[in-house]
Amino acid sequence: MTANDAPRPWTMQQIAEAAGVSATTVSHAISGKRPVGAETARRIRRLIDEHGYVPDAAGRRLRTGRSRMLGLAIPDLAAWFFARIAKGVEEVADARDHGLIVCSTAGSDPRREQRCFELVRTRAIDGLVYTAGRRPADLGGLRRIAEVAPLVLADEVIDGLDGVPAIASDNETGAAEAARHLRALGHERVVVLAGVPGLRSTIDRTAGARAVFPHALVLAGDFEQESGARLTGDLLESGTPFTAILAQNDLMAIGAIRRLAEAGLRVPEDVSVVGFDDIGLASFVEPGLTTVRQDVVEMGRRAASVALDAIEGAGSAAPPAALLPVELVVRGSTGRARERP
Amino acid sequence: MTANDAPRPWTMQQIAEAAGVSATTVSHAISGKRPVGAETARRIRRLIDEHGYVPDAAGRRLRTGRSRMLGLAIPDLAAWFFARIAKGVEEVADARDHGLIVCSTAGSDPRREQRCFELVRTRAIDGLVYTAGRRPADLGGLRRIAEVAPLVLADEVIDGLDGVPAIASDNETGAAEAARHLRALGHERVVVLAGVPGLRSTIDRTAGARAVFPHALVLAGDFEQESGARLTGDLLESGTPFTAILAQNDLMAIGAIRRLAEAGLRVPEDVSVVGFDDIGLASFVEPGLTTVRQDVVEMGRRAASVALDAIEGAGSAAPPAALLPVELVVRGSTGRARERP
DNA sequence: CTGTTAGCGCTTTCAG
DNA sequence: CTGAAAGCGCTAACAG
Repeated sequence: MTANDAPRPWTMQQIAEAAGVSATTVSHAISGKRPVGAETARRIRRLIDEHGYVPDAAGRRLRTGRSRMLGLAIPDLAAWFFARIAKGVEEVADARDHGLIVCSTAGSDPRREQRCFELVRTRAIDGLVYTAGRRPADLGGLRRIAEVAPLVLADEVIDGLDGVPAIASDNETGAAEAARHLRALGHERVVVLAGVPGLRSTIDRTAGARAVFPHALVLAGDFEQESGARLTGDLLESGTPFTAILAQNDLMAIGAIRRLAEAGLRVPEDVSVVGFDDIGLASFVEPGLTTVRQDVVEMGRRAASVALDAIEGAGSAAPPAALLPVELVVRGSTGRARERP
Repeated sequence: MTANDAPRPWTMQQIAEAAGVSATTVSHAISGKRPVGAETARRIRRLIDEHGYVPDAAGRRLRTGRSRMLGLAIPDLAAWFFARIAKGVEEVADARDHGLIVCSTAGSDPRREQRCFELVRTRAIDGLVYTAGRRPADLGGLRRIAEVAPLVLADEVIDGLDGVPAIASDNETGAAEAARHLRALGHERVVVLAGVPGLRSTIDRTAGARAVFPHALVLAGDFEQESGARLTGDLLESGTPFTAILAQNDLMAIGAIRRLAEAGLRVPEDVSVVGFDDIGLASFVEPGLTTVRQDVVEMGRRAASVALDAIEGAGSAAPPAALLPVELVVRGSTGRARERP
């Protein structure tokens, strides 16, 4: 199938001629925006079905100014977390009759971020759901986008973007709940394995932990399994006493558990470990990972919903960007603290 | 951010006026398709940068007939396997300066499939990468799409689509290799947990297994963990003797292992289990899952590559849709067969 | 209930 | 090296 042998699809004009009416009438027969004679409508309908005619998207967009496409900027389509956001966004976009254009901001190349922004400026998309994986490289660019088209942040709230709606989980409460769970088990010496520095999720989860353990040691990681392992290794070498680890996501928690096992420490008998997210893996590792579950797909859905509301002009009043509730899921990786750390 | 307060972006005409030239010249200054005076070009360039001007996608598409968008039809964005295909496709599309429009065919609703096809007919996309999750609901529709735009199948080969390139793993060889591995361990009574009936991957993996164990019992599943567990349960209840399970993907293998454990059977001492895919989970379960690894991201890359070649008209000679090699990864879930089954 | 006209923003002849 | 003009396919005013 080479590109040039493609027969051109029928145009609205051609349908109109075949039906013996003007393109205007065909247009209205399709949109229903003004009455069309029953018999005429029938004739048009028949021709449309027969040829599988669908109005050309570019022509439509040029005229109406709307592409009926929603954009999604996301760090990594293959990551458990981001893939679920994408799923939620796709679901709602489709339900509300919009297509989804996905743009990856993978890695640290700022040019990829620019490509996402370009989708707005070329008017390929009517709005953008933006999920940050690191601190946004180009805050000014993001701000300019928000002036031109509906922008919604998903998962990560970004400071300095006033009036930009953000959909996120209640990270602080979740982390605090996890911390209280540990305290109830008698833990005093808790170490926090934090996520990417500067991200609001990291900041909020740290705040939640600190609300319960004000003097907890906080080590900066990056939400990857490897960093959980590395930080735990450092911790063990340092000789710092601790009985529990509060990891800011499940991958880091799993990395920590692996490193602890290598050091001959048992979970939860010697050290309790808590994660965050409740990824599929969490219930598969041995022991099952106690974690804070967030509804990631729902986050995607909400974000898309807010974006589409704005696109459709419904949102004069900015929606109350409420935080999504999270839920502590207790499994086997947490237990009573040892008496003597 | 309501939709109506958006200031319209500059048009090429406006850039032209500001530069004191015609739109034609601006167009050529951007595309480089004909020489532009050095000084003029500089002036234009400056204005473009200053305003962050990017040519409107719909205007361009209407004129050139190309949207510079690639479509991807996929069953579930959040599934490990499909998410990786999406990642590969996105990577290549981006590298070759195309956007990616994702369209989910989730569930069995045939209308969603139609929406994917519509992307072609509205000319929103220049080509489509299609990944089937079940037997395609509308083969005729797919065939018609192939006549109109470059179509490439990824992962699942579909019969009856002559001349449509397909990128897939070498399922038969992989399954045969897994089977030989079991035979080398002394297994004779092997049960195959097959995937979705009718899919070529299922058929080919079954053929690979049968090449080594011609009389193996084959039970039809659906590639989901639950079906692996259910089929294994049935198997145990039936009293059929067996020493090894050849699951056609890792999720089913994991379901099987769980069910075996519930029945008090040890893996691999009592029963050996092999999967297919090498999903992340495979190395996390206990024992580690012996499986056939496929390079799913690469599959996505290749599919996108072939589609873009066709779009750009390079592909007069259809590419040799070679099968991607797979690799047996031996972990702890396989061992020597018990003497007396 | 229907048609005519104009023009969205761009690229591409064709003409200098 | 540059411009004028045409037109891609559609919809929305403005007539009837």
